[in-house]
Amino acid sequence: MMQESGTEATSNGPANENGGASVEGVPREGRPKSAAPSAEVTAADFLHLQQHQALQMARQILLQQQQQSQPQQLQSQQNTGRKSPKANDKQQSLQVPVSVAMMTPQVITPQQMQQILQQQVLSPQQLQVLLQQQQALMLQQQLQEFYKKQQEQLHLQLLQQQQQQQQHAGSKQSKEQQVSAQQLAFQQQLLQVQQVQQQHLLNLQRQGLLSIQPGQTGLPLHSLTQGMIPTELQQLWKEVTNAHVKEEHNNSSSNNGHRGLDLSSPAPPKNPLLNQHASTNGQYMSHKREGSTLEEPSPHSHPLYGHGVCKWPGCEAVFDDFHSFLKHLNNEHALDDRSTAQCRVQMQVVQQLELQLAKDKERLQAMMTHLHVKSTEPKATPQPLNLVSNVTLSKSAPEASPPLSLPQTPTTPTAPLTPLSQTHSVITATNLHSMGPMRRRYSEKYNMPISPDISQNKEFYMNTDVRPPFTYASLIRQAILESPEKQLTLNEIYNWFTRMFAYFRRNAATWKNAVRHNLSLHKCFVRVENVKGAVWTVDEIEFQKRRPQKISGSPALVKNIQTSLGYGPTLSAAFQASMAENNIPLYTTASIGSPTLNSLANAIREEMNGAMDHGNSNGSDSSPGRSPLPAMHHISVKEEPLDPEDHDGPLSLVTTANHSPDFDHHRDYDDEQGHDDML
DNA sequence: GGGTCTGTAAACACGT
DNA sequence: AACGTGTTTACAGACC
Repeated sequence: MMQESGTEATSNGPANENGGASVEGVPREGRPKSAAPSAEVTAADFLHLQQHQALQMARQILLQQQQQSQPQQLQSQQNTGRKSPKANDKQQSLQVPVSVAMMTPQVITPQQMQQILQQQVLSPQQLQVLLQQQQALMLQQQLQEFYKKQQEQLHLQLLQQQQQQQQHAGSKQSKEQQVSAQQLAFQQQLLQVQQVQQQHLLNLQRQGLLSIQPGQTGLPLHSLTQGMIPTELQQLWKEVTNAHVKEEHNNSSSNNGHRGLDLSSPAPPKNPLLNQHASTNGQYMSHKREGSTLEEPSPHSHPLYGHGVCKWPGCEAVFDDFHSFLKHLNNEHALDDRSTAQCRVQMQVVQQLELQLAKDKERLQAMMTHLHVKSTEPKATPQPLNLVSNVTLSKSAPEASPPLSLPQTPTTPTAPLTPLSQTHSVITATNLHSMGPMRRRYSEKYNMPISPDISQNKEFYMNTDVRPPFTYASLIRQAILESPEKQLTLNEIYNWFTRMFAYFRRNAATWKNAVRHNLSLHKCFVRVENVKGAVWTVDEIEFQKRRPQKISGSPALVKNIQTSLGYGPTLSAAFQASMAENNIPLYTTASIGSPTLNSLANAIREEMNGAMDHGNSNGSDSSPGRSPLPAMHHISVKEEPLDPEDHDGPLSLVTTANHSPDFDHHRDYDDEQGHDDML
């Protein structure tokens, strides 16, 4: 829900962004970003506004200074740090203009500047800022003039070309071709100019110390990344990075240099939170940046030197050797106002990129969240395919029912190669905060092995009050199989539930009753009398037997299952299928680790185990007797053509119990709060 | 619409 | 008597 609403809100993307920015504090109009669509208009407007504002600001400053007949006194107050209300007021009056000036820099006439200097109204820092702004502004003006000239030249060229074309009226075809070619070239030139222009304008605007947008970058990222699993983050990063690359390509190749940056604005702030973050971060970011940027130029790495060219923004000096470059760097790009200004510009660029990244991430997050919610729907949606894998929260593909599922010993957290369709659905269930009867959904369906899912989403289930998409039977089985001895007392099962799932930390009476009910109801759970009392074990065969029933009547299926249980040729077939599946990227349980390899290894292991355990498997179900262990230990391989579509599906491989390193329950039991907590 | 599976609730029995 | 454990029944929802 949250996500959805957020998504909708997103639609306002650009608008919101602007609004947010302005709200931030200082109204920075002229934000290139917001005005993205029409670059030229924007630029002009921006300049106009900026100049106007700056002028006013400067006047304000001067006025204030004049009004304050005792500037020196004021300054002394500032220096001494007195905090009388009066002093504060004065400071404020002073600060306001300064800050405004920073944001809306305007070229101050030499006379004005002199006035300011003479009156000594401003502190050294303030003066410095003003100076920097002045420099930046002058740079901006110069650039603008430069652009103007460029454009004029282009126009002249165009005119000349047209004239030439008219004069040399050759064959119509050649003429047309020429014209079109020239026009194309011209257009390209224009575009290029516009690009550069826009880019510079943007940079300059940023130089104006517009911190709002830039600031957005930082927090969003953090917020987004928070709570994410490394794998998830990696995935996210991957995707985002790709997106960025694409965008960057588009920008560079196409026209708008701004585009890339502007795109960010349209990015719908699916999460209001993000916007908030963005808006709040401005200052923080700027500070941070300053520090980091300055550190950039490290003598050894020399990111500023590549292919014999100085990569300093705006400098393309060529050098034969590194030494000359260093010289150049020290001489031409020393720590002066110009370099500082350029540095600032670069910082802004980086910030914009980061902002873009954050927005894309946010978008991705919102998408995933949204899909999660949607997946709630009983029926698996086709799209979720990969999502599941990618989705962080439920990284796992639940034990969806793969056509061929190896009745693995659940213990192992192997990544199951689950059929896409199923996978999503599982996730779905998980997501649902479904409080109600979540009913067996996918997971239980077919009693799939949940181990992989659980292990992969362990953290999620442990910390999120979400009902796991598994049946009680599946969970109980999982709990038992995870135990070192493949047997648990009722209380231990309880503990496992509470430990592994936040959801089962509530309503203990209800779910405990369900657990007991399931233990008694299902044949697959065998009660074994023990010295200490009684323990519960799992009869894997019985457990697997239940599937056929679910498979809506297809005797053939049952046959197959039984065959596979016999560890016949089917196994190898299944194994092959699994391998084939592994090649499918989507199935790779997501970018989590290297599931493919793992599953393959597990498959092999299982195969071997299956063959070896074969002998033991049969007896388990009927007579658990004293040693229930053997029964569950064996790994059975099953072929499950549940649905027509699934036939070709992948295998879900599960390795033998004991494999899952993640779960060391045995030890934990005692530590666990126990069911008592729940009560 | 019926059968099956699952979840939930509840009653009951038994042992500690 | 209270509690834990285990069994059983009943019902409802979901799925096939």
